[in-house]
Amino acid sequence: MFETQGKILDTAERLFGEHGYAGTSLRQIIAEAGVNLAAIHYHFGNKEELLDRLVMRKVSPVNEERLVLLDRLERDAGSSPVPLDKLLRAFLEPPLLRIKENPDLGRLIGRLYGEGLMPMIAERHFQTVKSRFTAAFRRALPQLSEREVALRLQFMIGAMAHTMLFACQQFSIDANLLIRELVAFIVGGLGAPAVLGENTEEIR
Amino acid sequence: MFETQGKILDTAERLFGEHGYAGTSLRQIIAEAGVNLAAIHYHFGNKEELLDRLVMRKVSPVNEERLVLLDRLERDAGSSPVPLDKLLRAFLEPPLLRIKENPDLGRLIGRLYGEGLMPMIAERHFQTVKSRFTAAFRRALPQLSEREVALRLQFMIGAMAHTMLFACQQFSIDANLLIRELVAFIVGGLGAPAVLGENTEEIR
DNA sequence: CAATGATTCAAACGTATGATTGAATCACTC
DNA sequence: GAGTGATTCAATCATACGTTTGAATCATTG
Repeated sequence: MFETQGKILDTAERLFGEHGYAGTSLRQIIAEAGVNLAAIHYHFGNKEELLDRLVMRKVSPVNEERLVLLDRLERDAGSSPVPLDKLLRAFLEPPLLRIKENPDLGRLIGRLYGEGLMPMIAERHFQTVKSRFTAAFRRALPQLSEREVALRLQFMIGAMAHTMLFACQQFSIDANLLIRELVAFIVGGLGAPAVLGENTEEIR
Repeated sequence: MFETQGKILDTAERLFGEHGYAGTSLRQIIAEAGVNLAAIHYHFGNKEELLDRLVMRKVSPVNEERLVLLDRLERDAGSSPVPLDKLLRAFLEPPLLRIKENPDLGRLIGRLYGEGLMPMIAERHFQTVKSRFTAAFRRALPQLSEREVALRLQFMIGAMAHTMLFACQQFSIDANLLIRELVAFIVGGLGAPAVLGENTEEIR
């Protein structure tokens, strides 16, 4: 019943990941999916909505799992902040463990960041994850100013996105080891001593 | 004399940065540059060579400066490894300080990573920078295995590329502060304790 | 000023793009 | 098994793409 939709979504996910959103034509998708061109517009409306459905289908479960893990961590931690490394695992494991079995997803997410489409998507679907984790990271990093936390979280996103795009294909490494390595790197980075003084934040 | 070439290069640099390589058409470029469509093919041959000339023009000086700085650091260090933070500044400052005055360049480089075009370009033009800095990083991080250094350098590239794409526009922050912050983050990340044992490198 | 080579121009090339149409086919209910 | 709504199909839409062409224009030299 959903076979056509599924074939389109699977193929588009792979091709968007391989060649980017702008670099993939609907005709490439229908050719490899073995469906008719009109099927895309019948089921999804247009190319942009196809991307949106694609992301929703794969990223929503990731974010839901992140929030479940965060809930549990915050419950266990009580009134004290959640430890940084646990916070990071809750954020990184849901996507990275999936990529182990589905590298297409990683390439897709990495590409979306690279094509600048992620902020648009994140604003639509990631609001809760973003605010909850930002708050948790701020609590876990009390020595850093709000701006400094925000900056370093951007660095973290960059390392993560780039890893999703390249690292899995370049390195023949187990996903669990990759996660441990990435967590170690980011814990080291986020936990580095503060650089910006409170008053240098708004220097320009 | 080179006015047309220059206008094309400047406009293409900006548009490639804003919408990506695949997302930018030659007609957009000539419209905003105010030149004729054929001028692109007359001066550059085709779209791909235009990109190549673009990158060469802006990234070559960056890499030359990186190598000069590395030469100086290695000379000063004598037989001991160059300290990690100095190494990082030599790698990060040449591009990031330029971006302060030319944000287009940052977006372009960030996009090229995101579109997966950077490996192709790097293979053509970055060979020396890559091997020299990789060797220097390995000396500066003797506690890490070769594979672990390579992995963490990928994380570093990700943080840097993502910063070039987004951070400069999202944060109204001075470039020098941004560099200090990014260096602190990456020093912390690269210098984190080893995670992979020597024998777990080839686990699969 | 004539001539020559470099550059620019409008126009068109063939192909590809995202989107739309209406008929054909399918799955299912009454 | 006729009727009905959901789905698929081939065909086509208008537009945009990268590229090519040959004439027009410019700048420079003899």
